[in-house]
This record gives sequence, structure tokens and C-alpha cells, in this order.
Amino acid sequence: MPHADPAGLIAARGGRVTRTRTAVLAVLFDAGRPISHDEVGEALDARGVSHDRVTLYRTLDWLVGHDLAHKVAGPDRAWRFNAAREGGHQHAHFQCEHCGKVFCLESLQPAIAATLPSGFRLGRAELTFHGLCPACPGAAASEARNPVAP
Amino acid sequence: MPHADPAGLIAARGGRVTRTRTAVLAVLFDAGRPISHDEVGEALDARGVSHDRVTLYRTLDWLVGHDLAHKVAGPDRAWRFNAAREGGHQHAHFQCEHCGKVFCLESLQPAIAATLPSGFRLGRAELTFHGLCPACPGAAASEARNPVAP
DNA sequence: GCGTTTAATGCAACAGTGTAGCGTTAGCGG
DNA sequence: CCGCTAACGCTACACTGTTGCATTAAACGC
Ligand SMILES: [Mn+2]
Ligand SMILES: [Mn+2]
Ligand SMILES: [Zn+2]
Ligand SMILES: [Zn+2]
Repeated sequence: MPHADPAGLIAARGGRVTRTRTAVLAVLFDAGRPISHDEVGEALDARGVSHDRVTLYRTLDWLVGHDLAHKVAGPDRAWRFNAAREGGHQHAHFQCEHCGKVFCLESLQPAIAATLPSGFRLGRAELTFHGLCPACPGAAASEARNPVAP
Repeated sequence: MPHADPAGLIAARGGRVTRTRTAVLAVLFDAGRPISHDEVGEALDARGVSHDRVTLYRTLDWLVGHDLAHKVAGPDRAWRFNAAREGGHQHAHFQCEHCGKVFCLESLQPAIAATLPSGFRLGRAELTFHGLCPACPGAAASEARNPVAP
């Protein structure tokens, strides 16, 4: 989504259009995949934008709270943030065991058939694949398809 | 699994049978669900066993590394540890959004049909349900069944 | 443009989780 | 019982994220 308008989106949610906020959202749009707080900071450096740690955390939280971004857990217990797409956040994710990158599998439409034990009330399901991403080397090349046991 | 023999299992893996190690494994067996490092520490207190933080971390790692326990991510980016059952660790998990407890859904046999995009090599799939556990109160009572969109 | 309001920022201090080094203790094999 | 060394316990540290509070600056009405 290269031509999104960060400032406009932020203003539309009633937030103040600040340099950090627009820059962070622009970074998320450009990243194309969920990136960590730290990666956002580096991208801000490259754009010559200040990046106080706390402000950055708060900015990312604000974006998530206003549906402009979503966050997904990474393999190293650090959140990854991604610019929100239309239609919520209904897709699986992939975590690379080698480089730690996280990818949204938006094209993937997995079918999960399951019935929870009695008493458990379902909010949402989260499906995460672990393995090696296209950019990483590695021996086991199981590009296997269904079915997959969790 | 109330009658497992921690000491025997530890010895069988070639590890030294220490007080901490056997106590930790016994705690995991008794817990019945994946518990955090901190919860293990509390349980050790109740049994009058020392629980140096670092030793506890290393003990848990050792148990995981020798297939006597497995760890699963919690909602608060702290690992939860569970005594390992036979047949690896092929099941989904449930995270309660209210109390933070994690449950293994061993009885659940979800079928996931999916084909990863080209270049991604699959290691394993991880299916996690989020919602409210039987012990927690809450409004939304969707004990819904399949299909579920992640 | 110029004040006023207050959302957002920047800084310091802190909490929680997990790791690295290293000297000491104790499990186990002889 | 002895000796070897795995495991322990302690200190110090890294990383992720939060809280409090004084300061700055975005928005708005004039
Ligand atoms: Mn996503
Ligand atoms: Mn499990
Ligand atoms: Zn990779
Ligand atoms: Zn609960």
C-alpha cells in the first residue's frame, strides 16, 4: 500500500498530526511486514526523525488503538507492528526461525475445524507457522501443503 | 499424570538427580497446565525448596532440552512450561484473556488446510485460541464451533 | 499572526523477563 | 571416602515495556 496518506488517516481519527506519528505510520506502510519497535526506530533514524523510546512505544500503541496498525507477537517476545489493512486482521502469520522476521499471510485462507472443550469461550483464533522464510538458507525444505498438525 | 517419577526420568536422560530438578518436574506434573517461571517458583516455595531465579531458568531449559517439558508462549511474553506428554507436542493451546492462564487442548484435533506461499519452508504450525477460560467470568459467551477464522 | 488549551513529547526512573560469568557446592562413579 | 565436574547460587547485565511529570507544540478561536 504505497500511496496511503498517514497524516490524513491520523487526522481522521481525531489525533494530532505530529511529525513522529506520521513518520511512524509511513514507516509501517513502507515496511510491508510487521516490524519491531527497534526496526521502526532504525527506519526513523534513516529519515532523520527523532525517536525517543517511550514516545515511540506510545505512538505505536496509539496507532494500534485507533485501528491504524496491528501488533503480532514475534519469536523473541517483542511485538511486531504492521500498518492495518482493511477488513480487520483475519489471517495467519509466519515466523522465520532463522532471521526472526514475521510475515502476514494475507493471501492464505486456512480452514480450521475445531470444537473447544466445554466452558471455554472463544474470542479469536491465531494461527502461526514457523519455519524458514524465502530469504533465509536452510537444509529442511518442506514446502509441504495440507494438512498441518499444530 | 499423577504418578510420574521425576527422579527416574531425569536419571534416564543422563542428568544429575538434584533436589531442584526433581521438585520442578514434580511441580510441572502436578500443575496440569503450562505455568510460568514465577508460578513454578511459588510452587517450590510451598514445598520448601530453594528457588534461585537463574537456577530455575536453567532447570526449566534443561527439562525442555531433554524432552521432559515443553514451553509455550504466554499472553504476557513470558514462557509457560508444561510436563511433556508422550508423542511430542502436537496440539493447540488456549490463552485466557482475563486471567492469563494457558491450557493445552490435547483432546482437540484441529484440521488445518493451508498452502504456504512459495519460498516459505514449514517447520511447524501453532494454533492458539484466545478467549475466556471456564473459571473466568465474562459477558461474551461464544462457545462457538467451527469454522474459525484466524 | 497571536494567545490559549491540552495532547503529545522527552526525560528519568522503574518493573519484569531472561542471560552471562564465575566461584562454590554437591551428585555420582570409582 | 575421594575426585571430578555438573549443577548451583550469586552478581551483574541486556532487553522490552511502563509510569510520572515537566516541557513542547498542534489545533483552534480570535
Ligand atoms: Mn498480520
Ligand atoms: Mn501444550
Ligand atoms: Zn528468514
Ligand atoms: Zn481465565
